[in-house]
Amino acid sequence: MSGSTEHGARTQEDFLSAYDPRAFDPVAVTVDIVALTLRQGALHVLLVRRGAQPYAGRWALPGGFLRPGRESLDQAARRELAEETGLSDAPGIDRVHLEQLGSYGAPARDPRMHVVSVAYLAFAPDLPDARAGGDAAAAAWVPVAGPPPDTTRDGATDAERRDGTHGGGPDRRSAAGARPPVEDLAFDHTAILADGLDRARAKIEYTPLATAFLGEEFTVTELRAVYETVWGRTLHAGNFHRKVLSVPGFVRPTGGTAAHANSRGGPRARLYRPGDARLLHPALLRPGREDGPPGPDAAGTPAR
Amino acid sequence: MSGSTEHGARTQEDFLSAYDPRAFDPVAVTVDIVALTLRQGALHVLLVRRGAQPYAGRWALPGGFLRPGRESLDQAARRELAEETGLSDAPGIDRVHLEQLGSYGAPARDPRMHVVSVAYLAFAPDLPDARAGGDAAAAAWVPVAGPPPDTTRDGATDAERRDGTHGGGPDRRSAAGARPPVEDLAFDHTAILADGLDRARAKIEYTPLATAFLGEEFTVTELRAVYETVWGRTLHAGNFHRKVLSVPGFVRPTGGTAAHANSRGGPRARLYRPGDARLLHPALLRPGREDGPPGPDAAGTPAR
DNA sequence: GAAATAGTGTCTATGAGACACTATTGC
DNA sequence: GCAATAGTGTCTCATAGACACTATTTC
Repeated sequence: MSGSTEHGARTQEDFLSAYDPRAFDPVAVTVDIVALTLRQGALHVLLVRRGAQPYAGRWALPGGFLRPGRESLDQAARRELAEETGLSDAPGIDRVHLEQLGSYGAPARDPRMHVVSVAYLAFAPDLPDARAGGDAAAAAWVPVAGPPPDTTRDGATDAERRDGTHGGGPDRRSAAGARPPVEDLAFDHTAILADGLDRARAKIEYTPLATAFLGEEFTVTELRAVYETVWGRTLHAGNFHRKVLSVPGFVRPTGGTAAHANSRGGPRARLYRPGDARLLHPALLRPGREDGPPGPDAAGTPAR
Repeated sequence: MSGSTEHGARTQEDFLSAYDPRAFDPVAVTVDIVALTLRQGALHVLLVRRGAQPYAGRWALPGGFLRPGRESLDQAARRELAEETGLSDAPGIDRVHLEQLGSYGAPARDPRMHVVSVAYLAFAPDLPDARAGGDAAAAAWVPVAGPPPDTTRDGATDAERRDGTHGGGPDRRSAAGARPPVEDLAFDHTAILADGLDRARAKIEYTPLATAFLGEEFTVTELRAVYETVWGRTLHAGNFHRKVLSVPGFVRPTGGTAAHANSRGGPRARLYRPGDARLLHPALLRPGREDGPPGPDAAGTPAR
């Protein structure tokens, strides 16, 4: 496996003292983060504009090199998320859910050398605007185009414009040009983002992670909005309400009610906090494409 | 895409020619494989006995270093699986399902240096005995202790003994000593194995991957045995049968029937092949721990 | 007061699981 | 023939979804 004797005479200590890590072909490890949040009713991803080569000037997922010997992958991910976006002490940053998404290691995915990237997925509550930090020339929450098919999303374009006028920070000039290129990111980040979105859509089905997009207290209607936005489809309000309350440990009533009712009227909604369940049972099934007749078309249904 | 200047003075080409990958702290990347199969009705994992330091003499998951610049992670995983176990041209090796499991990167998980391991999970049909190759001193399919609780598994011990007498290969001496230490592997491989088992148990719920443990043609009873073994619980034969046939695209009848009936009698079972579905809908739900009363104990139920 | 919403009740279709039963094979 | 199994029918219960309805708030 490495360079050394077989069963040999040498002890592990001897072996280690003679071991030279630089004798092998170099490889680097980075962490990249797909951080998702909800702003103005639209799903946004955190992007940075690269200030350094390669891909200088292009948008990319926030991330950076693992510091070998000094941190674990999880630690690197959390560090990079905070560091490169200036969100270290943003309120709510500690409530961000971070999980590993997968690793990407095609030899030519980075022109510098073989770089293996360990991607992470983050679910964030609505955080402040991002500030560029580290090597980033800019950082911004960028709206993600609506999920696959369905709903003709005029709202997306709208939200994009609003986002452009949002940050007074260094990301102004970057957002001024065209609409943020979520589909033309540096490296293979477009593919990583797509994988992250798939994971997020699946994950809120059977875990309570949708609450990670909300504040500490929320109404069932707000929770429903999370599902509708991430899945890109409207859900039946009444059935959703009953379903959420029937899943043990999903949410826990605070006893209070929202300060104001919906701006268009109606009673004031009750408030809830995340419950202590880690898995939803039964799950909140995503409204599927109708199971068509069990014809031979069953093959082309990988999405659910 | 690559060499456009943007703002910087240097082009991407200039940058790359001056780039020195060895200027940074070294890190290595390995792939490790949790390869599962069914033998004599028990779940087995492929292990190798390390011939080199560190952890020489200890059992470990098969795997090895990524060859930087020369292969992707997936390619490395498939190469190592074949290489280190001498199964390159075993019949059925091409039907092995390989998927990424996750990455492990604690700084001290390898005493040599910081090594990030990308773990893979493999579902294999019953393959021949493994042959040691590469740096491995031995390679063997080793029974995995039964899943968490439930069924007092005397069968496991039994299967272990049989496994010891099985291979005429170089793994003889290794299996001779004590029972294979699936719970005391090198590095953090015990934890990786546990994660792999969890993933496998979950994955056969909503994908047809249970068929990857079987031959090209199989009976519903054989398929049920896969589920019973991986989940460690018995399933109702009649309901399972109807369920499997009712899920579109799960299995496809060949028209034939098994050559012989069960050794204890009964009609000869019909034969099936894997269908073309990639996801089972509806899923085969794992018989859960009964949802207890929705008390505060809902927290301690991460297993489902 | 009009309109929209929060939350609940009810009905139906579907699937999971328990149980029962027939037909077929090995011994 | 006996025993065990493959496969099917039937019943019950839980859940998803459609629809209806009341109460509450904004404008």
